[in-house]
Amino acid sequence: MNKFALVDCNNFYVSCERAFNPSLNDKPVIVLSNNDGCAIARSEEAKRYIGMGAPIFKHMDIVKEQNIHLFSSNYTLYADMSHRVNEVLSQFSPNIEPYSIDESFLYLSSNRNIDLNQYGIEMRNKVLKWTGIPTSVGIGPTKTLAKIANKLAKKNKMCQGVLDITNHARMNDFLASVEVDDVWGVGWKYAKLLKRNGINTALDLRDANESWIKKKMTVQGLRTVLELKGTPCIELEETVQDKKQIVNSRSFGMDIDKYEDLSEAIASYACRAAEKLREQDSICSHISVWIKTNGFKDDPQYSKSISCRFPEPTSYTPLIIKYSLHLLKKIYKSGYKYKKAGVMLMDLVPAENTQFNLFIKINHSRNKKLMEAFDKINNSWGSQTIRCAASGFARPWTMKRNRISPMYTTDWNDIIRVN
DNA sequence: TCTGGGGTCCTAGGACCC
DNA sequence: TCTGGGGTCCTAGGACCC
Repeated sequence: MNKFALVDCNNFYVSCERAFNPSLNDKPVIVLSNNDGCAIARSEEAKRYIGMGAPIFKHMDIVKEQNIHLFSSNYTLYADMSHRVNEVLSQFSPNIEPYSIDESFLYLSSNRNIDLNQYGIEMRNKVLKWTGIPTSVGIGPTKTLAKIANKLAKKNKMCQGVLDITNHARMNDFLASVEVDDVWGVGWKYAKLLKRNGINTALDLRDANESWIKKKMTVQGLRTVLELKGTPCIELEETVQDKKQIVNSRSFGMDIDKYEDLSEAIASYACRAAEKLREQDSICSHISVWIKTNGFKDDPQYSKSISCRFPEPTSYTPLIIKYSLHLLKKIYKSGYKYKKAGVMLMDLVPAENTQFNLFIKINHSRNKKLMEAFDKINNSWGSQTIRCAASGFARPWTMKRNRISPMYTTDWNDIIRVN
């Protein structure tokens, strides 16, 4: 019998802030998206006041009234804490798949004759003790069922944050208590379709007609149904796959209309995307650039994207910047207030597969050495220690992060002092 | 003043080939 | 110029995830 565990960190970003600032315990806390825009993580105390994804500026009166503590997102801290949680979890199973920054799947071998509920509680306690992060653990015969078990474990205070539903006598009751929208793989569009056809719960979906599901929801929907029945269709992915595309995009901290500002932003996004490309030892042959105005405003709207191929696959930052600015020039129109822009690198292949173009004279070994030096400096001295002049100096357009917490675990200057 | 960012997979349809 | 079957490749768009 297969057994999967899904370990999910509770209100992860808020828990990271609390781990280093215990005075936030039992208080309402919210972590905001980039640009301090939306609420993307909420403590239990804050959930009743502010919805998920709510734009915070619309709710500042409640924030003040309830004394809600707000934080800008501090991804440096959260990514580091995520690694620590996974390090502890990997002591409990060699087969682990970090699924997102706050969730991991574990494969639990079936022949071990142990009480998995108890095992889950040990897991949870150790992660809490060693990292300060509270988690919930769901266990089931497939990933989809482990997800459901996790949801139920969170909801039900009786089970101490851990629930194993494998071969459970109450399986049907459990599935009937989960809305079909809450099933992993069912988004709001499919949920609407399913409900129109009388499929309201996870139990209804499990027992739905398979060929109808396949017709309406493609093979992915069918996989979900089979997983609900206990047949694993979605494997554990233990090795990190190379990305097939790399995106870097941001909203600006302010509206910008000047081409110069826009080109600084595009150049710095292109620069960062190229760094990510080299981190996985890939090169790309296709690039796309887009810009858009603020759709929430009544101002005249403009949004455009454009792409092109490189003469030969590359990961050379100056070239990628050059092409991104060339594309920007083609789609930029003056007279608009731009709010967001992005760069995407596509058609990624491993760098060793390079097919150089016979007719282009480029000093590849020189470029490679330059990029290696560039990355090495930024890796050892901090990102952006050296950067391309095209990405600007004053950079008035960078995102707002007015409520950022210290980099407690990754910066010597921010390390906690014990008196 | 203020509304996130970064990904994946699948299918349909068009262009092109023989 | 049109007829038909069978196939591949590419792109756009829609769905999903966190």
